[in-house]
Amino acid sequence: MNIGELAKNSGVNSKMIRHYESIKLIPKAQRNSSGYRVYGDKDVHTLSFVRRARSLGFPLEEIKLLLGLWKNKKRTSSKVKELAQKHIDELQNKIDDLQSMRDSLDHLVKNCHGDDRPDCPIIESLSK
Amino acid sequence: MNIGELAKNSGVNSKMIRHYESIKLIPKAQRNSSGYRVYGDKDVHTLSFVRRARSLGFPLEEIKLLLGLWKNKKRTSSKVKELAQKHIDELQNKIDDLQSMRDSLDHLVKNCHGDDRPDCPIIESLSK
DNA sequence: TCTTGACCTTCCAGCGGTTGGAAGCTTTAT
DNA sequence: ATAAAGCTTCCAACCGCTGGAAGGTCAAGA
Repeated sequence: MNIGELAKNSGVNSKMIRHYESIKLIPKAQRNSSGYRVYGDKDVHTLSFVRRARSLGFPLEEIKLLLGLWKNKKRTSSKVKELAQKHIDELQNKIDDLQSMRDSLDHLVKNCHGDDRPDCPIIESLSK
Repeated sequence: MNIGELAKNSGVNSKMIRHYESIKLIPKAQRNSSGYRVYGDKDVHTLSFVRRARSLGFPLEEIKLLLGLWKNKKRTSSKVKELAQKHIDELQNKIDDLQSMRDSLDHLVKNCHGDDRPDCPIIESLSK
């Protein structure tokens, strides 16, 4: 399987597959006689794993660890859980930050007439 | 006032002030005879405005627009409100994304024993 | 056989917002 | 006089991704 087919099968585009190889998230692919990368079914699984982990917001460095745990039959679920919980905490921190921004701005917007006049609590709040 | 003092007074560090100048968020500063940037009180206000807008999560491009509206006495509050509402919507979209990640992961973590055994719904979910 | 076009290769650059460092000049304080 | 603090510019990195340029390879159709 060439990189394009792997991309189709895994849901990770070719550009990113090459990138993931270059940062050593995934191992170097075999090459055929003309230098094309050649893949197998295992690679579809690996890339799909990466895609799903990304969709949960895991950063690539943590996905590296997750891949290691995935392949390690002697892993402990506590190690996985710990990693996931740490990520949940980071997600929550971001959520909190964004919500506090949204709430502040929401309050300002609700108090803004939104008419033809220049007076505006949003601008005033930024100027204060 | 030199850049360091402006940084102290505005809460935006020198590095960022120079950067904001380079991307034309703020106008080029005057220079004294030795090439140092020279600022006045107006600049403190401008940079503080930028800092507050950043703390509400506005991207620099939108802050550029906000600065324009701020300085424009003929602005309409509806224009400001529109900009702010658009940003709220973007914040909300990010919040929704992160919350859905957090919720999925939370569910997995709750079902993970977190013990010495390798079996783990988190890893399984990423592999499926 | 020749051409077209779809695929593959590497390399380089940018996005947004910030931070860090190097190397050199100026000002201030001792 | 000297040292430290502050200023200057330039270059690079972070994260995850996207785009393009310039070229090689392969399959199908005329």
